[in-house]
Amino acid sequence: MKEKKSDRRIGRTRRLMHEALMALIVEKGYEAVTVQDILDRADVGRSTFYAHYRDKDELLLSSFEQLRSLFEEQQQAIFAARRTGREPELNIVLELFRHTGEHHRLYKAIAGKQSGEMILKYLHRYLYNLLIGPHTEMMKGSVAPPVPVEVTTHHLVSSLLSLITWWLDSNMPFPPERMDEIFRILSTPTLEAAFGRKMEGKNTSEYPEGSVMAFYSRFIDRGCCPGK
Amino acid sequence: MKEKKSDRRIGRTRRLMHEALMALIVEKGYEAVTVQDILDRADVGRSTFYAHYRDKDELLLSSFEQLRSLFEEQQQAIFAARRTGREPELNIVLELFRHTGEHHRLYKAIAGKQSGEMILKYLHRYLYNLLIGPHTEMMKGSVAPPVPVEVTTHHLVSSLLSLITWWLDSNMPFPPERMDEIFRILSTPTLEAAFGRKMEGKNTSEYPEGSVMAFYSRFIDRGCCPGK
DNA sequence: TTTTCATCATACACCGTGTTCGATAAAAAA
DNA sequence: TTTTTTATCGAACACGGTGTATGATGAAAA
Repeated sequence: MKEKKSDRRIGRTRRLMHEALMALIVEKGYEAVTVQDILDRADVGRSTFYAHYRDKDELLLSSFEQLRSLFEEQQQAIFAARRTGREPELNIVLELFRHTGEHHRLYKAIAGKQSGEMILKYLHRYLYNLLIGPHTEMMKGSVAPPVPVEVTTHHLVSSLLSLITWWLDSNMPFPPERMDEIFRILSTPTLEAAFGRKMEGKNTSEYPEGSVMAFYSRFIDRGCCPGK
Repeated sequence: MKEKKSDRRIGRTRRLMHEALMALIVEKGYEAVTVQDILDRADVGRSTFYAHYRDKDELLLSSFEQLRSLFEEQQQAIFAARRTGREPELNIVLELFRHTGEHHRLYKAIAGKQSGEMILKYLHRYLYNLLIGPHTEMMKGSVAPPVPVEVTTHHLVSSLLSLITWWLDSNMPFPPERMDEIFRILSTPTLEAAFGRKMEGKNTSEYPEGSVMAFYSRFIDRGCCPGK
């Protein structure tokens, strides 16, 4: 564990530039924001900007990375608590909506309609890679799946992202719990159909409201921890 | 009917610029293409370009509009033939995949990963507005739909577009018929769930493979013709 | 043939980008 | 505290793309 306590000015400057970028995205959309705008808004010298980031994209990416690692830390903590005590079952989708809602100002700038497609493509790739493995594993049972795994995974990720962006752009008219429910209503039957109705019935033969999420909860256990 | 036969040079120049743009999108992606690139590739004077289009976006839009009106004409023709003789049932999704496949070079440039998000947003809005009415109509039956109409429609359009772009970006590994089948497998159960399983059973109580499409076929009848 | 007008080349002002460099001052180290 | 380090500043710069204006040219239409 390395504690890197560097110059206070660095954090201050970066914070100013991040805040400026977010405000500007909300105002005029990511594409329309120029580095010059950020400089003026943050009241930072031109050379200072390029001392920290190569360009606009890298600044936005770094904002997103902060959020992502924050989310992963939280999931890590929840998972750890679940190991010891008996916490409620982990619901990754619900947690995602909660996390998005908690930082909705930032996410609205980063992933809303106003933002560029860059982050969304990045997110799509991220989630796709997270899910393609487990999905393939689940496919093992059926010899001739009705729909190829890649298509199903791509479809599922697109659905989730489209729901999240819709939620943000509509100023979150429903609580995260309702969004999680909507996602389940829309996706569970699709998953069952795509996997040839061979969804692993680990404890129940029917598919009660927790079944899909139970799968994703198990996936998080495997996919999240060995990495660290 | 006005036959506007204007200067032959106009069509020639426009065609050159369109071809140049398409080729360049395939090569380096829409965002990276500059007006200067188009000028060089098409071997057209700078002022000539601006005499036809305001900017890069307008050129791309006009390409897309050509394709869209071509598609609508074809649907119009099919519908007319269906009125008189007994043609097979109209399947708008299948037709869409066929049309996309027939002009896959153009669509790959326009709607593939290489392209900007502009056209996709445009398409999304177009399809959403096409579907939101009929969906609302279908909702009439259920007092408390499990999922709001706007969300369902948004979700369905996102699914279709994500399938189409996946198909294009993957170099169309399946024929349109298979893609239509995949779309049906993925979407039919979702629609049934979203509409509270009150899908209009007009002639059958079960929902055979044609049921969703039967609905969209009826929708096309109403939505496409009164406009002209 | 005459007229029309699409095209062309050139020139231009404007703006955003990304880099360089020496001076300044704030923070960290001594 | 003094000294050292270094993040920041501001100005200048070259580069490239944008969109406009203009007069000449020549191809198409009348």
